[in-house]
Amino acid sequence: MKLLVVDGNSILNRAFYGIKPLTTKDGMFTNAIYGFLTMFERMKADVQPDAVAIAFDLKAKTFRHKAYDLYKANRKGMPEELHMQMAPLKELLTDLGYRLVTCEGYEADDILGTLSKTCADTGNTCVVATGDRDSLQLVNDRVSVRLAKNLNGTMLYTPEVVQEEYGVEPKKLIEIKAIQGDSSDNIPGVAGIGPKGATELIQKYGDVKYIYDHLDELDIKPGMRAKLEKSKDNCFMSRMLGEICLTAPVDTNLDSYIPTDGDKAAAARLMARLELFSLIKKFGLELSEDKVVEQDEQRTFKVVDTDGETLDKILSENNELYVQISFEEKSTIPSLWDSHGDESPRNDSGSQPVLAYISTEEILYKINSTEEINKLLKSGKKLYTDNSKPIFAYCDRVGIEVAIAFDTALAAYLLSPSSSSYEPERLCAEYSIPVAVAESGGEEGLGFVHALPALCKRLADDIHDIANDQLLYEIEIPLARVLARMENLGFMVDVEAIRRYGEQLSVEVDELQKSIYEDVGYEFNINSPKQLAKALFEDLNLPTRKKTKSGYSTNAEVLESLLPLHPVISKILDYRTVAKLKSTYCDSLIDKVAADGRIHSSFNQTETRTGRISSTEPNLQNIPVRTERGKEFRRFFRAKDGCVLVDADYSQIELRVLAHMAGDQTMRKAFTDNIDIHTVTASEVFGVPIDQVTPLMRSRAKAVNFGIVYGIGAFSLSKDIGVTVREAQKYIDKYLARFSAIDSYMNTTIQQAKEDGYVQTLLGRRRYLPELSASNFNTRSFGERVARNAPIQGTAADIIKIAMVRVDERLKREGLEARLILQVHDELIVEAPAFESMQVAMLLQEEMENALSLTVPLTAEASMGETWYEAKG
DNA sequence: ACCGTCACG
DNA sequence: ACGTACGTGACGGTA
Repeated sequence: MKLLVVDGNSILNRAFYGIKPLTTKDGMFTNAIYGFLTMFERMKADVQPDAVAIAFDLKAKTFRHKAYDLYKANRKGMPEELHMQMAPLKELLTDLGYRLVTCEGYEADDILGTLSKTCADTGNTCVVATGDRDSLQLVNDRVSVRLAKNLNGTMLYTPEVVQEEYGVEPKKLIEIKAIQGDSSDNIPGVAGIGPKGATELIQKYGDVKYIYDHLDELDIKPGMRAKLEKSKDNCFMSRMLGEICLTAPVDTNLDSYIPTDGDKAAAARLMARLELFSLIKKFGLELSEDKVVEQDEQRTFKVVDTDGETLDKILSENNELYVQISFEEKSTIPSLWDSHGDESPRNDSGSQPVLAYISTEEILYKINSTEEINKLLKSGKKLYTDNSKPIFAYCDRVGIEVAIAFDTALAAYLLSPSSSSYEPERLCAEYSIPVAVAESGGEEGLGFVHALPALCKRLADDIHDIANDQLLYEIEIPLARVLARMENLGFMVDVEAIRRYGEQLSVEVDELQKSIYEDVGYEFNINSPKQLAKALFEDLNLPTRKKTKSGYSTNAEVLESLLPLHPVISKILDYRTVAKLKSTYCDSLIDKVAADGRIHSSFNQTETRTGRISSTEPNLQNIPVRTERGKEFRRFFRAKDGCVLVDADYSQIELRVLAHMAGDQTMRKAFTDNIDIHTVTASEVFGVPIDQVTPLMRSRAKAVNFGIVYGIGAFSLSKDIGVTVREAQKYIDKYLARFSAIDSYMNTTIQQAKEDGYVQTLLGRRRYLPELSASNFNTRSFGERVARNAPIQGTAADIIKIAMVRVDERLKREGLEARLILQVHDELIVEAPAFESMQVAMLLQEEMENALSLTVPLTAEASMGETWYEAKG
């Protein structure tokens, strides 16, 4: 029989300190639980044990030695964020069918020792899972140790491995530690002798007792002998403290550790309450619909196929309907441009609705026909749904004016923008919505659809409680419609021109590649950071600059510093640029062109933690612009015949938002007077009049302004502008002195965030920051930077969203054909018939500038052209 | 699935 | 003493 013994406290500690903070919406920390179970599951898979024991310490006990308590007392106590995770973890492990072992007066270590010894004595084998090297002393022919390094890596220690690494057999590690000591455990050892000396002594003489018994006879240098003599008592005490007890009074009947069935449903329920949904999958559990919330009686509902008559009746009796609609997975019309014969990207012809449900108290109505679904959508009834964008998209395509009153995903996103999913399954579990089961059974997942009314009610209440009504009903839900229309419309591209450009780049890549091979002396994969690092730092002997987790960094910053040292460097930099342009912006973009000759990106509204939208498949928000060669791509994005692109972008929206929120007079005046903000900043920071600001001063001030928005640090600023850290710090200090309102605003914001647990935008959009209460310095610092940045970035996001909704409405109201086709965070692009272009440019600028009234003016500039290249400023 | 890299605001 | 600016998405390589 093979027993896996887990050092619960040690693994929990590893998990807690190794994983960034993770909390539920109401602030319960869960990172250690998540990490523990992830590591545990992996170890179990590796070890394949027949039985499992999980050992935990009991609190503050005395044993072994009177001095022991004193030593332990010096250790730092468990932080509250970790402590609060103990009980639920233990409950989970028990529910999963594992046996926990604790022992009055003994530590987890001793339980590991005792159980491993029992295994060895009875001819069984044992694997000890721990994060603590102390347990290595337990290793023998029948006992191995799996040392946890990180989330998914362990190192297996057998007697051979221990011998190899420490130069002694496992048992002797106790002797080494007795001399060497262990400051983290408050084990003194022999003062002045470290790991090297201790190992040498033990290799030579075997153990501590022998050394002291023969101290005078042994061939030991006088200095070391003196140290040994002086610390004799400490050494023997350390010997005792360091030896793991093998006789703790725990149940040594190995059969009793064979896992039981436990209560898997309870485990899944608890995981759901902890919002650890990925674990449910990882452990092969299911959130069965009837057990998401404990109930006294099983509630059920009927599923009824609906004919036209029933639907009419439902429509006539209800003004509000709770609906879920599914659409065809993909359109199967092949793209004109697709040479591989694959299916075309979605959106080109649009998917059809195939199935809809309407949820009422006792009945879930099922609608199978497109005609009936159309009738539902056209009814003008207020629809409450789980995902409005596809509905808006379909209705836009077929010309139905649909009324969406609620979207659970958008509501849940506002309540908790850091979640990874907003599926009804998750939300029901998270918000403790009771879920009934279909009477007929076998209809998986319908319980969550049936629960829509309760879920909507709960989310609406929560949204109201945090005063996010305006955000949800006036911004996000209307925006979903705008985004759906943008997706439907797409952006026209000149696919042949992209292809030609791609061929050009291809030639360039080949030439550079050849030349690099010649310089390096052999062929290798330049795209592989690993192989490139070998070529540069081993074979060409260039100096290394920075390390990454897996080797030496070869990023652009490093390469630029190596430029003067070797001619191949500039070729590699060029290669990188060109290869990137080709793979990301030629090949994949061509792939995404639909049959209508346009690219239909998807705009995700629940992805970012700040409130911005994101764009995928392809991402149209990162089309190159900063270099001329990259900017060329914007020539391929064009308006259709007879149309132009009208492009408008905000000027310095984030700094304007900051000036408003902080109420800084100097900065506000700069914007009111319409003076270049970076010049004003330079003038303040460098203490010179506006007209004496040099370009260098302005560019440095610009970097400082960026830094302020991001949560500045002197180190990064210095790197960015190439001055010493000291100099950079001087700029920051001067900035905060001259713009003192910004200084105090930032401090207040962080203070408030620590009290509330979240920051918010001008419109009340929240971001929760569990990082702020982390004990880890880096994590906490990150939380503080986010606290500075999120309200600014988020408010800017709110503003442009308002503008988008209004622009869309106004285009319609004024009967224009022009349509919004793209948003790039501070920029909007409209495709407009040429004759409408002036009117559209005016309207666009007006709506953007008036989206929100601040104490500083918002300015937007519009320009136009046939291509994106020409239309952008 | 994760990392390193690099494109954008 | 720490490690080093916010927010994204996509690619190619590696495990």
